[in-house]
Amino acid sequence: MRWNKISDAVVRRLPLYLRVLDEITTEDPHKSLISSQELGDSSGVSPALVRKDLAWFGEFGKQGVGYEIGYLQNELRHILNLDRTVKVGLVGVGQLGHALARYQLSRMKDVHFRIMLAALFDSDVEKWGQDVDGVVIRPIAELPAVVQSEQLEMMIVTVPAHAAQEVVNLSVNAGIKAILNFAPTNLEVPADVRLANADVTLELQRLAYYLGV
Amino acid sequence: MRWNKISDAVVRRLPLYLRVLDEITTEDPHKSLISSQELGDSSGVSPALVRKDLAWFGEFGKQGVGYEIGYLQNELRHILNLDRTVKVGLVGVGQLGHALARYQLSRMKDVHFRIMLAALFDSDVEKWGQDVDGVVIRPIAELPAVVQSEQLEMMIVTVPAHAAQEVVNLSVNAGIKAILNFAPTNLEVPADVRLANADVTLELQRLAYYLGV
DNA sequence: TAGATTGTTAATCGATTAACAATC
DNA sequence: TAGATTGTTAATCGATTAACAATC
Repeated sequence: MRWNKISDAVVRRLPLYLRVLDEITTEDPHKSLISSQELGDSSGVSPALVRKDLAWFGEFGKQGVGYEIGYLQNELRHILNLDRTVKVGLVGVGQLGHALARYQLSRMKDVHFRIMLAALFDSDVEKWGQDVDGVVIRPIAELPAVVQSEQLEMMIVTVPAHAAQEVVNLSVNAGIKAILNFAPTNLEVPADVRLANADVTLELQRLAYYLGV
Repeated sequence: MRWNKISDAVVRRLPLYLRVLDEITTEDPHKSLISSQELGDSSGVSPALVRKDLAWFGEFGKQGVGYEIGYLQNELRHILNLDRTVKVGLVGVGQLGHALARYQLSRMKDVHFRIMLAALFDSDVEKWGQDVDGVVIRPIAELPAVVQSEQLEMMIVTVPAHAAQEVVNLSVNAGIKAILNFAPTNLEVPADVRLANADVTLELQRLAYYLGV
């Protein structure tokens, strides 16, 4: 890590800021400055927190003026490693995995989106060799070799719950350092691997709490 | 809300606990007791926090003994409103929406899963009347009427970013109190409506932060 | 009874907000 | 210069952990 001990809460907001800046450069290319107030309003964060978040990484603004949009954009992309192509794999090309794969691949038309889905894996013999928008589906046994040869850095896991830990172990041993998990199960990873859970069922269940009786 | 001021952080962990209990009753039906230690280990939460979370809602355990699994399961289901059927709609039956719809519908075979996808909406004339595993796709214009007639309580939003706020407004005006949003945009909702964001792109971007240079 | 484990209080830790001097 | 807005420190708020009396 290039900056020490930045909290997860801070990192989670950076892509939000970047998205707002990207929207502005598209919709209003003439606009060159933005205040923490405006950036906060557009991303749902308080102005004070916007300034504090950005200040962890440097002095990007000018007092009395605000932040230069293009400059801040570049800085945020650099901080998030999005100023280079990041290659990601996906394991489990079922209903959900297939849709996520196509969704990711469709987003790559976007100039700003530098996360590239470069490999698909599945355990089903029938699927091996099949093609999803130009990316071929391979056996899970090939995962370690492909992580190396394709230089994959992240893995999306959309296998059934009972298979997820095994797939994660395989990925971690192959050198993967960031995993996005959609399987409805609690996974163990070493401390140096980042795991993000995106279990839709869990989200719906917690939302149900807020419904009336 | 039936309990006052329970924090979001607490609510977020309850479905985790419930999932662990459901797994245990399936895999080892003879087991009848569980300690906060064990429940914590299985859900990735410290034992002290497990006890504190549960204590907000009542005294569910016995000192020196632990928690009775079946009883705790029932209590958690009740707290989460999962002891009744909760009906949910989905707007935007594109690639991702279609997959999520089928995924949700497939999960309803599960006895414990009481969240029922009961309506689909799309703006595309071509899709109206089409059927996804038994649920028909309707025009978005019909959303308010269907929310009433079908008693929908939650809405899953999988429309493009530029259409999301409008769909959310329509849903909120129709009485929806909980929204799961997959569109990559910041949405405004009234204070009494719960909004959960599940933007895959944002998750991948924040994970990219943790990759080396 | 002795051992185990809860429910709860106090201590700690961390994140957000408020406030303002610096300065463009 | 006067007004605006940053970067930063101090104050506040909230969540987690530690510790232990209560008690099964």
